[in-house]
Amino acid sequence: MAGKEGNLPAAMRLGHDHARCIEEAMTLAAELCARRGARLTELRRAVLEFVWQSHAPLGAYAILDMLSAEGRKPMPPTVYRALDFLLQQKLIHRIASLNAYIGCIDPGRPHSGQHLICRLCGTVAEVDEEAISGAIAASARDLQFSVEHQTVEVTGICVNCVPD
Amino acid sequence: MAGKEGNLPAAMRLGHDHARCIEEAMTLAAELCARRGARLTELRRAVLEFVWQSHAPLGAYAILDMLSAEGRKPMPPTVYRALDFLLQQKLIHRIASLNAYIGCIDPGRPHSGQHLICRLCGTVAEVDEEAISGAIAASARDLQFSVEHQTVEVTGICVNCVPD
DNA sequence: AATTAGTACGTTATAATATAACATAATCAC
DNA sequence: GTGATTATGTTATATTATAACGTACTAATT
Ligand SMILES: [Zn+2]
Ligand SMILES: [Zn+2]
Ligand SMILES: [Zn+2]
Ligand SMILES: [Zn+2]
Repeated sequence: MAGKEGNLPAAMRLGHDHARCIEEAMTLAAELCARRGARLTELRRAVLEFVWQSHAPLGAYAILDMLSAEGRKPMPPTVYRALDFLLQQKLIHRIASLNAYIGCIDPGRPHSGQHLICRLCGTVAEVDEEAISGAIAASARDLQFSVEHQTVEVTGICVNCVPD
Repeated sequence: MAGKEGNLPAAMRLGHDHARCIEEAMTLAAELCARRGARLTELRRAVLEFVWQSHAPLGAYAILDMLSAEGRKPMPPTVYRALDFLLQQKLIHRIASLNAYIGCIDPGRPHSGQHLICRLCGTVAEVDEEAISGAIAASARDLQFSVEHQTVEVTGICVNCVPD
């Protein structure tokens, strides 16, 4: 039978090849922006790459500090504008309960993802469960509520942070 | 057949008796706190009543202004402490995507509610759909993720704000 | 009633997150 | 190349939230 990491999202597989996560995300971002005629400038690229440095979401001011350490000395609006661009292109998601930003695992396909947030290690895994988004859509339909956006943030302890 | 307001939550029924919403919420809060040995002080009572003034969530600084207009001149920590108490007692919920606070419609019963947020009128309706919370719980179980809290915030247009 | 422990509130200062407004520079369309 | 558009730089400020410490109130104990 499969081990406990069998079907987990990459974010929750400890030994996964994260360099590949980053590379794939950056390549896909470039492709999508090119296809859409959106300009993935050097600054925006750098911000996206910082966001992808780990599977824990990054705050705007943490990004600011990382850019500063790189030699650029941007001010907050610069960072927030880059984040706004990446949000519009759906290359990142904002985690409202953390005021922080994380890379989208499937920016090429429209989806309403759900985020599982580990309170201990900070890892956030994005999943896209039709059962969840469908249940929300059905409930909204009952109430004649026209849905524009679903935010689902689940806080708890991930498999790597609980005793077996 | 029932009208469009047939089974809607109170928040979305335009003509509902909101004075009764407030009264019931305050009465229940007093009962619950008494039962729990928690002190619903005059300040906490006032904050809870302000939060219940409408079905649109209220920011901490709006509450601060309302308390100021009443003659008290509290500073931010005072308001945040009252909000923390009300959150601990589960008399209110925090709406993360709005940085604002709203009364819980069923504080006596443990639940993980979902919030429908109308982008136009600001109304927030709390529902508790087992289909949603169950789908989230099931998905988390698959990932061996131990859930502590679910945040579900659905943004869109409520029935009173869409053309028929 | 005085003592004491615990809780709630007051007060000052500051942290953390985010945006408004306007100037300059880079890029694109023609 | 010229002008329009888009992106970034820059200054200032708004908004949300908390740290730290002091005082006052409450409740139980003697
Ligand atoms: Zn990875
Ligand atoms: Zn996504
Ligand atoms: Zn009401
Ligand atoms: Zn509730």
